[in-house]
Amino acid sequence: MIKKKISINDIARSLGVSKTLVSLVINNKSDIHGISKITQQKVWDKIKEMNYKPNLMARNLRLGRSNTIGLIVSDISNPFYSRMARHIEDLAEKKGYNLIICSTDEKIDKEIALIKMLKNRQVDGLIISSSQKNISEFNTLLAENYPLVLVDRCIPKLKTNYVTVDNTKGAYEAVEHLIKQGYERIAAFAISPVHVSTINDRIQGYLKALKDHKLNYGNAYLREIPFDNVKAAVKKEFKKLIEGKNKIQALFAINNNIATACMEAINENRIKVPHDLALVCFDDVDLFKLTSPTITAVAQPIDEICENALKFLFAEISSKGAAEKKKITLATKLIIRRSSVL
Amino acid sequence: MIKKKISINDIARSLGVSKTLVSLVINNKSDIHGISKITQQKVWDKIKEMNYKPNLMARNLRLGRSNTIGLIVSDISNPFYSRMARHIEDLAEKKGYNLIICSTDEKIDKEIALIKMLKNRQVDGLIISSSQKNISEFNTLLAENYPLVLVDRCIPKLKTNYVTVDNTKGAYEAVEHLIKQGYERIAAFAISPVHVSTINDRIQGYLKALKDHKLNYGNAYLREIPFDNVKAAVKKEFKKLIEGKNKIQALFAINNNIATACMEAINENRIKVPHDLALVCFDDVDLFKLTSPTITAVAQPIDEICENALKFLFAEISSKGAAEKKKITLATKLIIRRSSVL
DNA sequence: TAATTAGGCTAAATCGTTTTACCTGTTTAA
DNA sequence: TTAAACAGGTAAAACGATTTAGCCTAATTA
Repeated sequence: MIKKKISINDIARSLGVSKTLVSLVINNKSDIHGISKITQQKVWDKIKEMNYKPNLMARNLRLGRSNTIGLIVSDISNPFYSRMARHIEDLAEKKGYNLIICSTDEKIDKEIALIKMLKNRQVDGLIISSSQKNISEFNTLLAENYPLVLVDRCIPKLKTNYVTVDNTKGAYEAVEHLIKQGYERIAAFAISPVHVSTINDRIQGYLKALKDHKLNYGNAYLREIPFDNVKAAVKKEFKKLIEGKNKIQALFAINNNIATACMEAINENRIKVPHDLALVCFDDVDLFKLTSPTITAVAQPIDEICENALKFLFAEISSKGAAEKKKITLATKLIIRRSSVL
Repeated sequence: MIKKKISINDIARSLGVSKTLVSLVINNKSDIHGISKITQQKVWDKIKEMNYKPNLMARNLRLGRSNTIGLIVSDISNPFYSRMARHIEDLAEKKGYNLIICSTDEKIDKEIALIKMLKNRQVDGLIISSSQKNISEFNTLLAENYPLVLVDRCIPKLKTNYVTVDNTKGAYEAVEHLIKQGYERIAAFAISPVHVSTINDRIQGYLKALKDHKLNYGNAYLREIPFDNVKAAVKKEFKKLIEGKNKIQALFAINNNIATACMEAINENRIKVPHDLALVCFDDVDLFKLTSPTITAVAQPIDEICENALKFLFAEISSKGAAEKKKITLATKLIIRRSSVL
């Protein structure tokens, strides 16, 4: 239990003035309203003396805002998202906003429940990396002009603000890099749910790179790994793919989690990288510099993603009525680590 | 800008009843107050029909709570803390609480500012991994009976709830492990600020292990790395330590960030692990399974830390008046990776 | 001298809830 | 027959701020 805090009324009473006056002073509106300098000073002194802090819940109720931003991702402990969260936190803090972070585990129902919950909490805006394919919940948000920015993942047909990277191109470049080193049978480990735009785009990039370079096996080496069972599933599929006469020569991991699982599989099967198998992945993680096997990775510009996302979000928050929707697609960068490919 | 939402008044008006009644129904107090089943059903129907959601800011203002927990750590993008955050998020959600996560960058002023901010926001409790040595801010919290649990790091002389691991013992075991493998000149890279209990305890564990095993060079090989410049500082010190006739044979990294920097330094200097140098560290990170050099690590029971922290915190939140302060120290586990030590 | 203006301040409404205390009929018990 | 009990509700205060509209006095202007 918490002790009773002092309120604006206590300040007003103890100075023998109205709380209107105190409020005006606090909000730097006293000059406009012609409160004398002397009184202003008295108020500030008393505030300091009594160590008064405005109750933000009360203020926000009145003002209809919360100075809070909701961030919804699939898993905050994924390094990609935790780095994002950190940067968003820093940028938001500069404007006096805090962050409520929520993880969905790719569960659509949970995502919808979280969106509703954050709306009830009156968060002033949402930044979401959505697992959704159904857009009805988002259409509700849009109809309400609720400030919203989708990051990382796009939802086709949904007209809102987007900050993404060129996943198709990033994947294309990674796979093309493998092909140019002479690898031919290149497998890809995607992750379910596949309808997620980033995953799908990366798959398309992979397939296009194969096709453009006359590797005509289509999706014969494409595997889909369930989100909630990455390690086991990767290991099982991996084992199958490295056997037989059509065994694979290279592997494209569609995100950092899959990549980690692939590396474990490689080590457990005592595969030599890059001699027996080459490895590239989407997402770069600091520690990928140090892994064995090493891994060539598609790095995403996390800082830029966050900066744009907040720029878009604050534009929405401060605009009355429907704001123009913005979209930016940032470039990825292929980080080539020599020993991961021949 | 956001459309006006419908309120409890709208429901009441459109049913021709008082908002008291609606409120009672919503909060499942209608039976106690003898509201007829028929009326209850009418209220629920109307709520559904109008898609009414209570405004949580208003409710919380009235109730003097926020259903929010503040989590303060040095850096949420550190995998140790992001895993903690994720687990706390899950546990808190089950009780209807959300998490506001804040990073301090080890800056004491920032930490104090964040505590104050979270209090103003009326968060119902705080979980802090504190960089503080000054306890005055915390004494204020205690005096107010503000629900508080310190995790990870202790603050000597501060009587509050703690959930920590046995850092001294963890470090001792790691260093002893090195010694038993025959290493003698073992350096340690600590991180500033050193007054932080975890760091200090680990240093003590390191020193004690040396002493207990008759390695009498004291802190000659102990280095302190500034928090905000880990990589460069580690590399610089590392270079010095691996030269000359007293060059070190093993290295104890005091946390995962330092460990990562050490591995980079090792690779850049083409040091062979464990032949030229052995490496152990405090904190285990998933990817440490895969790094080259490999690293033997002291793993912390993150899930258990979180579970205890929330148990303590909710006990405080639900207790009226001063609650008994609790403390638990969990055991660490040394994860031995064979090739990191001889 | 009367009217206007300006300076300095305040009362009360409002945001959307919860909760306390009370109201009005009807039924039951004595 | 009357008081008590009960069923089914409501009005209004409270939470702690912001903001609108105006009040009062003294000074300035015509």
